[in-house]
Amino acid sequence: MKGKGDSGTQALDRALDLFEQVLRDRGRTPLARLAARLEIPVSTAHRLVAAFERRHLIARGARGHYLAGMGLADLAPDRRLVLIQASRPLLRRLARQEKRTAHLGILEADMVTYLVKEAGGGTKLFTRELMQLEAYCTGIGKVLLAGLEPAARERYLAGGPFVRLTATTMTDPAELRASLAEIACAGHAVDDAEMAEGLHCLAVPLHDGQGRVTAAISLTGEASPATEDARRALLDALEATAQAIESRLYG
Amino acid sequence: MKGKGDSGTQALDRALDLFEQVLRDRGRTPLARLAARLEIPVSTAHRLVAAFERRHLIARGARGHYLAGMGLADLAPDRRLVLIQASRPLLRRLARQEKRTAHLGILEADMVTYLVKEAGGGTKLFTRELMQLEAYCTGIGKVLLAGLEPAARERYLAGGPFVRLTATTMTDPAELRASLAEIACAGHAVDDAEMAEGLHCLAVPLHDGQGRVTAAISLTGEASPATEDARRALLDALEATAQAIESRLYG
DNA sequence: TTTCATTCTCTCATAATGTGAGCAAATGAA
DNA sequence: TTCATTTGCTCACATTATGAGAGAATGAAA
Repeated sequence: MKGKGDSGTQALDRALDLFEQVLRDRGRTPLARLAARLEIPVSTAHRLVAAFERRHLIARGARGHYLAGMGLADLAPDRRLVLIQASRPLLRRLARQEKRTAHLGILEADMVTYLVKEAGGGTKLFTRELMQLEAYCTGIGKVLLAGLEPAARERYLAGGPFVRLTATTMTDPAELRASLAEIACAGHAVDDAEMAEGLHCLAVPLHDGQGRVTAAISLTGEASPATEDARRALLDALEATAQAIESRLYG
Repeated sequence: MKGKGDSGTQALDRALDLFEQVLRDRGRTPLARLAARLEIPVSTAHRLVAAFERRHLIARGARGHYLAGMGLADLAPDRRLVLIQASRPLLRRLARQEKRTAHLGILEADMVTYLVKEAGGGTKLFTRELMQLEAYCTGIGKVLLAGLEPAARERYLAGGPFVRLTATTMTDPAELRASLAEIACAGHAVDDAEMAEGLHCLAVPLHDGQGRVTAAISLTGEASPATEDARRALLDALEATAQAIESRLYG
């Protein structure tokens, strides 16, 4: 009848519809009105709310008003953990396929934290999971910086100094600012031995439901791709994986 | 058959059982095992998980592993708001019944924040909702301090100075420490014009599911109860209300 | 106090719904 | 490759949710 993706869970779907309504409303609208909005009879709405209330997923406010229950706090997701577990299988596949090392990193206190490392080829890389590196000289770091709010980005740029690590490391804030703008526009970053000699890296951002950059993934190898076509193929695979992870996490 | 408190929501209950299992497990156990633990056939478990996954309440990790979805973050409860809305109707009733002013407060940065004020009698009190007061000289404040971990309590006591506001204000840390110990033991605090002349106040704590003190409620009037029996009745009513609020929020 | 409008709980006959075995395809590790 | 698991799907069946209705409870306003 509905032709939607649901099948055999109409009751659960209706219950969760109401659940989400109640939580989002934050106790402003009486249950009867919320139920009407979803075309759920009051009688049924009460039965459903009671079921959630038993588990402390919903709490009672003033007469007719309900809100999020404290039980939800216990179930709240650890964003880092979810990010790690949801992305790892996809990064592993990508790394093996491209015979390079895949990373996922997030920005924490102006540093990049590597949450996932999946080695695909023989490359021996010094990175470890949970290791922190400077942001300005890594592909993932630059993508994350490029995704910051302008104010936060400027604060970072003012926070220097940016120590030279290789011949290609960017140490001038102005140069870095221009580079970040370009990265934000292009949607990906290149790290050509800026962090360590002989390391080439390609990185793209991960967005949350509202389009904010929350993490980034990268592919690292000992040499740049031989041809422009090879580079393009690498980027495509990386972006496809980014898409896949985003879709696992959000819509 | 089961004789439990559920009625007409067996499908929903089973689905939420699985939901909670998945979330608590944090991706350690494959779905098949979790399902087995709840005596849910794999076939059914997949159908249910898919329903939650559609709403991003559950996300996919490695093959067979599922975890909390990012959608939960949006629905996370604002603890202050829940506390306010769940307690207000009960405090209002209490205030009217006892013809005194009822407050609910929490400890924030060593100060008491009054989240709820319900005036029952004619008493004109200077307090406002969201107003912050010193903790050492109010009933609610003393109950909250008494409920702190010993280390945190000592830190507070070392943080003085404790300014004298009335003739009965406690200004000596040692005296205050002894008083708090007594309060923790008795389960309630008395404020006899320690904050302002002519204000008598009785306060009791609110506990979360693990028994930690998270908030406190009080009844304030312009005079002490005339008799010991009256004082006892007041305390009983206050404790009954505390119980009722706790049961709304937790188990 | 006495309205009065809602909310809330319960029951019950009905049919709409979830159920779960079983099969086949997909997946990932060895 | 092989093998064990996971995953998605279908379908016949009866367990299950459903929602109207009535009465009790509640809280605000007069």
